[in-house]
Amino acid sequence: MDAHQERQDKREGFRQAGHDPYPVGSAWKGRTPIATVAAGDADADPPTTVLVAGRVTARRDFGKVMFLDLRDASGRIQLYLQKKRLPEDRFTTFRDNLDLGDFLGVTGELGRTKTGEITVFATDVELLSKSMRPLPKEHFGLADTETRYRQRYADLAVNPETGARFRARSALVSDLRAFLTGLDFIEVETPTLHPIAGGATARPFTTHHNTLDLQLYLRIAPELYLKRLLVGGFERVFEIGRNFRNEGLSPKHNPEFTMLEAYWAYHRADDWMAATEEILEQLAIRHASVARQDGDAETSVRRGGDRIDFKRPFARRTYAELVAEYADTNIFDPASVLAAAERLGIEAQGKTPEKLIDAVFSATVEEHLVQPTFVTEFPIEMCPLAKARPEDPRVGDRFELFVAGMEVANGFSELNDPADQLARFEAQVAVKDEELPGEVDHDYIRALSYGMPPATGIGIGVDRLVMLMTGVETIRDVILFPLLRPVAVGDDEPAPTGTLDGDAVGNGVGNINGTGNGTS
RNA sequence: GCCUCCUUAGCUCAGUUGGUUAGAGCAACGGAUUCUUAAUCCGUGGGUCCCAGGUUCGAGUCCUGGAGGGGGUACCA
Repeated sequence: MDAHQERQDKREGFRQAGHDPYPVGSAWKGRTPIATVAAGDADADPPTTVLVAGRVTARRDFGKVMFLDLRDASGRIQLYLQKKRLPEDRFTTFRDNLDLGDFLGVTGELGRTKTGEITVFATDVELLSKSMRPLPKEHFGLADTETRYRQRYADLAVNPETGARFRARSALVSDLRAFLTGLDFIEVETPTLHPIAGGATARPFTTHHNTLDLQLYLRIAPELYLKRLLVGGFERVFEIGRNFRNEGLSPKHNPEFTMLEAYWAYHRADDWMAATEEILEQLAIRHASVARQDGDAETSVRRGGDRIDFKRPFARRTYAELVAEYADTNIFDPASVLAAAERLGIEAQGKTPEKLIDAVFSATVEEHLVQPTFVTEFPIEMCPLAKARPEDPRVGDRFELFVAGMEVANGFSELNDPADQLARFEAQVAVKDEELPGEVDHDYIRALSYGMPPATGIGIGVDRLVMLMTGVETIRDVILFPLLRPVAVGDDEPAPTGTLDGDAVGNGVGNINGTGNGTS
C-alpha cells in the first residue's frame, strides 16, 4: 500500500469519526497569529485561552499524549494534545489519522511544559484541511532545484528562506512605490497588449485578438505609452509591471520580468541618477541584511566573492572612456572598433555599427563594473528614444547603472522632437530586424507633435534589484514561478465517483462550469 | 542553437576496477511509551537506479540516442 492510499484511508477515518476533512473553517477567522501567541504571557493565572491554526510540521507521540509543531505564516508553536483534556474520542481520531502537513485549528490554554517551552495545551482541535501527499522532510529541506521551481508550493512550505526572500521582495517593491509616490509620482497601468512592439530592442511574443482579428504583441516595454501620458499632462508617472521578451533564459534573464519605469517632466538624466542612488542606498539599508555578514557596512551586500557597496555617490564613467580603458578602442573611430572586434573574435558581419560597439563593450567592460557604476554618454546611435547631449551631440544624454556586471537601470533625457523621432523610427524599420519594430508608431509621433515637456525617464529591473539585495545569483530565485519546459504530471488523486449526493463527494461539484472568483 | 555537468526510495544522500538479492538517515506502516522537541525503543514495508537501445556471462556503473534540469556560450539597449 503506498503512502497516498494510506492517507486516503486516514481521510476516510476522519470522515467516519464525523470530521469533514475540508471544512469551511471560518471559526478560526479570529485566530491569533502564532508568533503573537508565542510572545504572549504563558504564566498567566488563570491561563489565557487562545485560538491558533496552521500546518502540522512535526509530531512526537507518547501514546496518551502527543506533541505537535504547528506552523503558520508568522511562526511555529508547540501543541500539547492529551486524551483527557479533549472532547470524547477526539484524541484517538487525531492520533490515528493525523499526518504531517495537515492543517489544524486549535483551541487551547497557553502555558509551559516541564522544560519551559511555551505550548498551547489543546482543549479542542479541528481538522481544517487534510494533506494527501507527504511534504519533503522539513529538516532536510528541498534541495533539488528543478523541484523547487516546478513545485514552488513545496519549496515555500519547507524552506523558510524561500518565503523570506519573497517577503523581502514584496517589502522592497512597496518601498520603491512609496519613494516615488512620496515625490508625487502617480502610478498608472498601461496596456500589455501592443499593436506595435516598441520602446526597447527585443523579440516580442505574438498573440491574436479574435473579435478584432488583430495580431498583437506582449509588450517589451511600457515606455511609449508612459510618455504619451507626459503629453497628456501627467508630469510624474510610473508603472511597475511585467515585460515580455522572447529570448533566451539565463541566470539573469526570464522571458517575463518586472520593470519599474518612471518619467519625470522638467528634469534630465542626471536627476534620475541622483534619485536612483538615493533609492538604492535606502533599499540596501532596509532590505539587504540577509546579503550581509557581521561587520559589513549597512549599505553593502555580498555577492560571490565580492562586497558591493551601495553607498552614495556611485561611480560615473562615460561609455567612451570605459571602452578606451578596457578595450583600448576609440568608439568614435569605426576602424578602431572593427579592429577591436577582430581582436576579440566578434563577428562584425551583419552587425550595425552600434551593435558592434555594444558587443565590444559587453565583452570587455561589463565584467569590471562590479561596484554600482553609472555608465554615461552612450553613442547616439544606441539611443533611439533619447536626446543628444547639447555639449556633445555624438552621444545621448543617457546612462545605464551596472552592478555586479549586470545592467540594473537605464535612463535618459527623453527625445521629444517629433521630426527627429520619426526619422529614427524610420531608420529602425528600414533595418528589418526581428528585434526592431516592423512599422513606425505613428500614433506616438502624433502624440509628440502635440508637444511633450522636457523629461527624463528610467527603467529599473526589479528582479535583478531583488537578486542583489537578497544575495542570490539566479533570477529564478526571485521569480515565484520561473518558466520551465512543462512535463507531464501523473494523476494520483482521481475525482470521486459514484452518486453525486453522497457525503464523500461533498461540495466539489458546484463549480463545474468553470466560473472562478474573477469579476466578469 | 552549441558545449558541458547532473538525474538512485516521499526527502537528503551513499553505491569501489562492471560482479551475489541496490543501501543509510529521516518520512511511512505495526507495536511500546503521560513532558517531547531532528523524542526514544522493537519490528515491517517501500526502487521504471530518468527513458530507449547496445556491449558483456553479468550494467545503477561502460557505449549510443533521447528527455528534463544546472552552468557556460550564443542571442539579449
